Amino acid sequence: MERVIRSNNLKKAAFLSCLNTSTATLSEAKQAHTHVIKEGLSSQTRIATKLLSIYANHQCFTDAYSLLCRIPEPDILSFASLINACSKFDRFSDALKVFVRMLGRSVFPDARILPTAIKACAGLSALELGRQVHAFGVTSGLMLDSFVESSLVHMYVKCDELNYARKVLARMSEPDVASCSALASGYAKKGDVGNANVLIREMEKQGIQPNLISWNGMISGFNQSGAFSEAIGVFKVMHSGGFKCDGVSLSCALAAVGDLEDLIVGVQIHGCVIKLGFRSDKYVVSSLLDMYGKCGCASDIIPVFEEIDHKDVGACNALIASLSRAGMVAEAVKTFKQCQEQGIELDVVSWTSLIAGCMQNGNDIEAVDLFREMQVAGIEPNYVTIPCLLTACASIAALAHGKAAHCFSLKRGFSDDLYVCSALIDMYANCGRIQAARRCFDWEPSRNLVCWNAMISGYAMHGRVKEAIDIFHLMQSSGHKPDFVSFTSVLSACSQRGLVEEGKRFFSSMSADFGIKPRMEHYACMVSLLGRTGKLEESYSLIKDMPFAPDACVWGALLSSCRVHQNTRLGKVAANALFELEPNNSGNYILLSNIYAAKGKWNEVHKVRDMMKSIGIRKNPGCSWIEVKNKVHTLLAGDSSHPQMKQILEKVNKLSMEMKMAGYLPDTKFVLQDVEELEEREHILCGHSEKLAIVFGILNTNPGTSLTVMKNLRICGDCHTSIKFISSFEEREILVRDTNRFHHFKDGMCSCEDLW
DNA sequence: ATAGGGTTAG
Repeated sequence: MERVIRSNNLKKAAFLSCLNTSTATLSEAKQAHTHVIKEGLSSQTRIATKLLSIYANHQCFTDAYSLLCRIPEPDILSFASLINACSKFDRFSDALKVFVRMLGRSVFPDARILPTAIKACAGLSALELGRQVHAFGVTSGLMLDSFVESSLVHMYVKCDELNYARKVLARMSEPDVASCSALASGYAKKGDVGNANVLIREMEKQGIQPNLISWNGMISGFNQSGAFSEAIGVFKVMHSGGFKCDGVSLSCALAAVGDLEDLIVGVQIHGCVIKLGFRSDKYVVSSLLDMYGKCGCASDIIPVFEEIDHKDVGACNALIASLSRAGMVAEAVKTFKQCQEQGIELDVVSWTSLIAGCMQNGNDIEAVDLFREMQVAGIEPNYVTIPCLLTACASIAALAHGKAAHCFSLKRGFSDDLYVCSALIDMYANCGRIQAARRCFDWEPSRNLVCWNAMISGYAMHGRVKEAIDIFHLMQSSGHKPDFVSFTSVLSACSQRGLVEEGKRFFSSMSADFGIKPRMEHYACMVSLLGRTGKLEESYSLIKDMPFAPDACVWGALLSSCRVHQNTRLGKVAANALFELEPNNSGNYILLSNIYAAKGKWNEVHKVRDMMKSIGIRKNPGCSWIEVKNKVHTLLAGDSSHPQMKQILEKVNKLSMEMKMAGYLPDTKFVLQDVEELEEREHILCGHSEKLAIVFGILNTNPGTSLTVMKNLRICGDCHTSIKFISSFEEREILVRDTNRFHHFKDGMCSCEDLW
């Protein structure tokens, strides 16, 4: 019997000495494991603990956990090995599960395991659990350990309970650097400059020298609260105090400089990077590229990028984002492809940057295509990708893609994210689905101002002024102060419906009650509101009284109203101002010539057209889109290359015959070409792109399906009349979004009540 | 077996 025990002890010793926890590979561990079972040593606490910790360090948590459960008498080290490994790989809830199991097995925690348990609470932002562990620390006397104390300070900071963190710090007999700097960086993260500085001074008074972690924590904390100049300030103090910074300090400082667009300081920090030898630190490299990009040197950084030896994804991403931001989408796409070819594994950030770049530069279709490619490439979109895609869907009214993105975010559990939510509201509103937008709005548990504004502007776009104003008031009673965007939306709603008195009241209340100075867009809304209701003189005097020079939107609003009310005198004034501001915008010339044409002043029409010719500008081609069977189809006026064009035109002609028989007369004053022949003019009317898109929709969808069409210009009066007819003749609900608003055609009527 | 700092996308 004694011999058996002795030989077992020998085997045990042999095992313990030959397996090194930190260097053992997974296959070595598995081999050893089988051996241990064969030798009947698996119930030995030390051996099993060693094995489980190797498993855990290879992230084989289930194997490790089942090993732990099979140890008859696990000690604190058995639990600690697994808890620490879980926490190392951010598996905080697993770490806590093991911790709770440990307590259940009546193994008493010590001061070495408590910080990890507290860290897990912090990682999960589990304040209640953290408090319980804190209470345990107090009753057990383990609170006297400085590691336990500083991890508690950190936990409270992470859970946004700075007052608790402060209390813990105040009760410490000997506050240390770690605890002080954790709280200081907590204040920095809140943008609380005052308290952060007070704490630093306190530290100095008590003779506690800040270390590298303290400095870096402050810089990164200020970055997180958007206090970039404070961050740079800390960096400068650190630097001038002779404190040697590292890659962390440099990458944080560069990020701050990028957001401040301070090229001079950026170049200085670049100098530090070279001098201190951090040129190959991947974090430093990407924030360096990002900094130059944000400081307006996007094109200069391509050669810099090419010289980098080890191109990391982060560096690629910074370059792609910088190029996109600078409007160089083609270059961004090129860089993206080159990185792919070089075998760099591009990630969500890379794809999202490119999608965002396309979306921000008007390449919305490309953005939607990229989103699909991304999924084919096996990259999961996240809570940043989705709002980018949704914004692209909104501008091209790609409802099917937008809905798919909505489903995706529901499945992934980030449909409540505020960016996602406001983008959803915007997408549905822009795709003509105002009720769906409202549902997303109602579902959001913690709406922010952006959500409220998206909802108001959605209603405004649909001409639903009552709802827009209701939401505007509801927003205030829910404790949100309207900002300039809210006022733009509510004023534009008033303008859609011609509510002069309400509009005027909002306009004056904006500065009087909310201290918001009217901006250009507010004036544009007022000019359009007054103009639309025929108060052209009042509209013009508002422009003359503006405290700053009116832009093209303001003059454009006046010019449009002059067309509606056929005022040649003011129309000329507005047009002349516009010719100065944007000489190449064909729309302005066309509006003016329309005003003349409507009054039969053909001489003047010719003059305007000659002017266009002499400057060499052409009419901006009308273009409409419609989504049919998950695909966005574009239709151009007079585009003979479209495969279904013959069929479409036949149907258009058939419809106009029906229309004539029903007693509708084509409104030829909307024809832009100065064709004298009436029949010819009618023929041109047939070709307006919105009509083509609607007929395309009728031909390619089942009877009764509602159609949603988008147009890049304002809808013309003749199309408006025709579409009203088509909606009743074909028994279809038709939604048309032009540059101004939505028109909802149903049973021969339009939601704008012919006021637009 | 212990706590504390980093870049790039909306």
